[in-house]
Amino acid sequence: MIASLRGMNDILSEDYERFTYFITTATNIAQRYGFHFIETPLLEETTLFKRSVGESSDIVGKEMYQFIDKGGNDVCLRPEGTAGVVRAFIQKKLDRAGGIHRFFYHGAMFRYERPQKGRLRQFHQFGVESFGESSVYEDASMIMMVSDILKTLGIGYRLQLNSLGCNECMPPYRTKLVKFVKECQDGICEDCIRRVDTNPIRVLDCKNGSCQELYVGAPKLLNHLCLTCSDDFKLLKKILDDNSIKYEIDTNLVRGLDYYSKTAFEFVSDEIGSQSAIAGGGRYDRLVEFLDGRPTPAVGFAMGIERLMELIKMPQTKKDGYYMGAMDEEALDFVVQIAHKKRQTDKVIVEYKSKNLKNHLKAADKANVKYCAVIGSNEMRDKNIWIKNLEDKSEYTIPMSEF
RNA sequence: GUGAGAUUAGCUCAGCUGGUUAGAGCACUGGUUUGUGGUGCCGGGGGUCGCGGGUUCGAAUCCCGUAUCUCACCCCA
Repeated sequence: MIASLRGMNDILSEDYERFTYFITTATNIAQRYGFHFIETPLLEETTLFKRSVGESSDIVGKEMYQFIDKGGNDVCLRPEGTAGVVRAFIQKKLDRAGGIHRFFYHGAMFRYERPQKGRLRQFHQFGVESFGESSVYEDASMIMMVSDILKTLGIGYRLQLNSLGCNECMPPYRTKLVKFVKECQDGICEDCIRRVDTNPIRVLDCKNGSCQELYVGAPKLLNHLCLTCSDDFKLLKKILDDNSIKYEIDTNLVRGLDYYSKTAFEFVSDEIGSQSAIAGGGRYDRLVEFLDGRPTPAVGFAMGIERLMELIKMPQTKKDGYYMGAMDEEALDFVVQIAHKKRQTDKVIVEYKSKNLKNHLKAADKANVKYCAVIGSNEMRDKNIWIKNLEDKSEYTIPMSEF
């Protein structure tokens, strides 16, 4: 037997129903916020991710499905969605067009990781990206959108919030932090020693308890924001308060991707184990420029669909459609013809084996349909069809032509 | 990439310290004497016990390897 590759799953049956229910719900809400669908390729030039996600990140450093294609191009399967959307935005010259452009997407992402619950090698994200709007109201709208989606799906969450500062205030803060960390270098873990050089802000995020103890007195980013960043963060909190969205300030919340600045947020669930981040996002005002576009403010988020799957509370499904069968072999051809006609408007499941009425009703139950329609010798003779409503148990016989 | 635990029928799992044709429930399928279901009754099919080696007279059971899954680390959605 040939099995699927490690960490790559098939989605079918009930899972697929949940999956599409999520996509439909999220799509509707994104459209209500004025976002438009965008589809970008699964395969991109490797450089795109090196420059956007950042070479210091694990995603780019060791988790990409990267290879040389037959034309000698260095390519890789997308490990996340933002880079491709930004690339498309610039390639279509929308950065030069000006104005505001809002996109949403969903699709497969690939990361060569060790799989566990909520972490696959091929997984799916739903995300949105907004370009051209620097107002913090847009940041707040993003958070409200995630909140709307999760609420509609019946998913509980905690929202964590931080500001990563901008070009003005982040570099001086980083210098200060590096100095602090280097002073307590003896006690920190290997990862942190490496991080000080590659991406110092990430040490705050370290899961190592002894490191965290040492960092208790570390300078806090929130205390070093410039006036603009600080005011924006205050306004963001006010907007969320005004809209009854609860949040926690987490000064150690650092988005894993290099391109974030200012607003950073993460939605976490306490019900799905250690892979608890179900949505994350923030502002990335410099990314368009990094990728050779005109400086354009931008903000976005992504949700991990697989992590949401088991949390989604599905609406109750009602019995729907018809089951049709014949009680005599000769009646089957009538059944097929009538079913074909009925299928122009309704769901119809046809049983090809002739059975007695009892067995047809049993089968109709299993098919979870609302009506059981059967043709036997009586019906054939009179050109009728016998129908039973399986919910209210009413039954009637009507001419085939009126079915 | 690191550590731990799993892997027996389509699914959920029994199978004691190695001993004759590997079991249950659910699911599937047929019948219940020929037109009334979801919840009756009787029957049936389906497993080289993840895969590959080894120990043994004998392995689902012990040992080694390998694959996959799960949990944690790491990372992140």
